[in-house]
Amino acid sequence: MKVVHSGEARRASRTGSRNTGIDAPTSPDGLPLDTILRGDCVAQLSRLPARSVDLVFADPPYNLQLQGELKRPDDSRVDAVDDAWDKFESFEAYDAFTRAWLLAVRRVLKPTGTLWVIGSYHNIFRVGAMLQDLDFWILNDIVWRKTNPMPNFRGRRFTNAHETMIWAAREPGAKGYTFNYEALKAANEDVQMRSDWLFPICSGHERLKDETGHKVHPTQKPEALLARVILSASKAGDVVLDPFLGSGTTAAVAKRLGRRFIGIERDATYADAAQARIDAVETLPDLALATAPTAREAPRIAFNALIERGLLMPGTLLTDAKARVRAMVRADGMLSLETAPGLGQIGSIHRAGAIAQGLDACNGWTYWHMDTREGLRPIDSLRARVRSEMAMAAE
Amino acid sequence: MKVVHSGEARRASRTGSRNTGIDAPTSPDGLPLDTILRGDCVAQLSRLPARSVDLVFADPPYNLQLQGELKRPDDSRVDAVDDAWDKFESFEAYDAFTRAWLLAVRRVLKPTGTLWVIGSYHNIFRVGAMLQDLDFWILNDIVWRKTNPMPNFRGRRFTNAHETMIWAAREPGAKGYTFNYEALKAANEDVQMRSDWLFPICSGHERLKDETGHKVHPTQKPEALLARVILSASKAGDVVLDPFLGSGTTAAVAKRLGRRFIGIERDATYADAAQARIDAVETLPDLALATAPTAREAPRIAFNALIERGLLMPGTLLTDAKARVRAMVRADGMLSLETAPGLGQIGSIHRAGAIAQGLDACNGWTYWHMDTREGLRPIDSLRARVRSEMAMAAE
DNA sequence: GAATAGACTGAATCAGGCG
DNA sequence: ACGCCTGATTCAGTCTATT
Repeated sequence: MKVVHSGEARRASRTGSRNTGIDAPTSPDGLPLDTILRGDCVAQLSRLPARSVDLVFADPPYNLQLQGELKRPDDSRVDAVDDAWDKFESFEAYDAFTRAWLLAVRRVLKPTGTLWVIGSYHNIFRVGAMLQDLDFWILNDIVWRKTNPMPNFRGRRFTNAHETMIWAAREPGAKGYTFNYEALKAANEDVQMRSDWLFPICSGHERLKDETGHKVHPTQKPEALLARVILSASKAGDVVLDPFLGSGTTAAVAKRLGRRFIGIERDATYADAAQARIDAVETLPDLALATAPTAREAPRIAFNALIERGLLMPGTLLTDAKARVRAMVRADGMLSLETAPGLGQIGSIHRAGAIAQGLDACNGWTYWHMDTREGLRPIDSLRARVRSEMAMAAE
Repeated sequence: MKVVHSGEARRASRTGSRNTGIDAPTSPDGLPLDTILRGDCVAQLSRLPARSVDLVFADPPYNLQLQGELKRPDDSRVDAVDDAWDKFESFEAYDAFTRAWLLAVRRVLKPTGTLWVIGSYHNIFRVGAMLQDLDFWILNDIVWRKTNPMPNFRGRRFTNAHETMIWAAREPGAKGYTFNYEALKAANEDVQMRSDWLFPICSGHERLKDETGHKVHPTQKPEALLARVILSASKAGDVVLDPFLGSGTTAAVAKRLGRRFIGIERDATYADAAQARIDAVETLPDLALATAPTAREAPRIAFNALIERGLLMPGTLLTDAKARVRAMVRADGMLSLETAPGLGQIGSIHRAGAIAQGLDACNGWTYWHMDTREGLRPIDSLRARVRSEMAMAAE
């Protein structure tokens, strides 16, 4: 297992050598793709080119404050998170840490990139407030509901059965971030994906164990959780970065889903385990990864194109679905309303539809219909024909 | 309808007169019990005796800061929360407001008292961080999952389907707070009550309307939510205070459940409506007070769950029962048709099944089959497996 | 009166390309 | 940067009007 140290990683990238056993060419802007960078995440992030990463997933230390050992009712000790990396002197220290890595992440994010952070009530409120203070723009908070959480042993609180993720854009007003709405909806019984997700915790075969059978990492996240995050907010080929890679779940899932990854981890044991894990992952075939051409991304067709291609003749009468409103197709691609309200007014299919309904806006492609042998059909069916003809021609 | 103004309330309490139609004696320490105090909550809280309240439920302004108008796909306007009381100049102003009311609440809380605050991602992170800064001690964060949230109309985010509550003790190491563990567990099919709760939003008869049929308050909370809070963290006869009473849900439920209430509200319209509502509430007989609402849900399984749980691998070929039609499972949970009609088209299991058959609709669960050692089996059998696993997890 | 269709509603930080 | 135009987008439920 070859693991690249930070300085070496940069050199290796520049020369285009293989870092992880798969082909890992350096991107034009010098990103060390498909690599684990070892060291402090702020230091490593500051060496990466600015505006180069599409998606960041961060699972920072939780700042847990257990007041001593936690015991089960049978007096056995719970193997809680008490590692040194999870200790902070104070909230101030934790905030300073959070501020530093968030700023470093903001620098490497593309303007269209987004950030996910996962946490529990111990730290997520501080992270969320800092995100807002630093002018990130929260898009959603997502609740990971655990099917099998650890019970509350003392019976003094509710079973802590969830963790919270914050999904944020780089800044207010950020446009063009990736959100695969249609795919998520199609995969969810054709209703919108909600902000509450249900997954089991990571256990069984998926949970990394060392030679002695102990878990390698105390907070290994389930791959299913990362898969939904990555499929939601990135495209195949995008660069996914995890500044607290830990056991490598983000990188392993990113690789499997055909994304490029950059992981940062300062603990050698974790980095070694993550590298071995990533090396064993195979990327799914392209066909299984292809993104559906969404309606939003489909090529734009001008109404004019229907006329130019002879699918619609000037002078044709269009109507609404109930054939109450009428409008005539003009040679210049505008419609002329022939019924009130708006009688005699001229506008695009969208404007004319809006005027006819007394609305501010209207999708003329679905509003206007034409008479065919099979009855009234929306002109959108003609647009679909043009689109498929164009696709054929492009082959 | 008699409504007591702040000064009058104090006098009335001292003389033991009735304020709300039920017997409202002044407590030995001079608390104006079962009363709505009108005015700013910080000012009103500062007049109450210290260390006198058992439970505080607070629904502060969320600081939504909406950007513009939002319309539904049918072009109707969403009646958003744009009230003046929800507007703050900046995060700093919101933090100062939060700090002031939290400190005022801390003073009136008994050492054994606890505080609940509800919010959304717009404000809850700031509230949570401030709670920690002020040395409250977070016991749980609770997620209210809405059965019927407003959808995301633009398809640019996940449906915002939950709100978050923080449950906190007065200070670290606080002992003796009320948590009715056994009652909650008994009411929850004998499993511990979890941190994710499922309730519908407040609508129908429960939603207060004015004479013109408009909602009295834009953010009225459901009584079921408050009932679980109050039953969880207070005993009969305890004093429950709400510094942002609004439409009075906290007080109405507290009265029904045999608790004493103090509400603070600065808007006269809200206070009037709350008073009338509270007056109409009858306290339940003692015997009925022991029961809590139960939570049981029939799990709805998305096709995605099969992939996420590793029961179905991306790239797998599915067929119809006669193995004539073929489709490939994609990583994002959609199917890609590999046979005509619809060759190359992509959709959910239901859409793809419909396209393949030339129908408007199709139940993909029973239409699509997978090859197993026992021959073709409908994917519905996998769904059954996920359901039973989830049922096991819930036991 | 019963059944059905259609209107209405809910704490929402809800677009993107081109000129 | 700003403005204009195209054109994509909703779930669970209650209430009202109509058949």
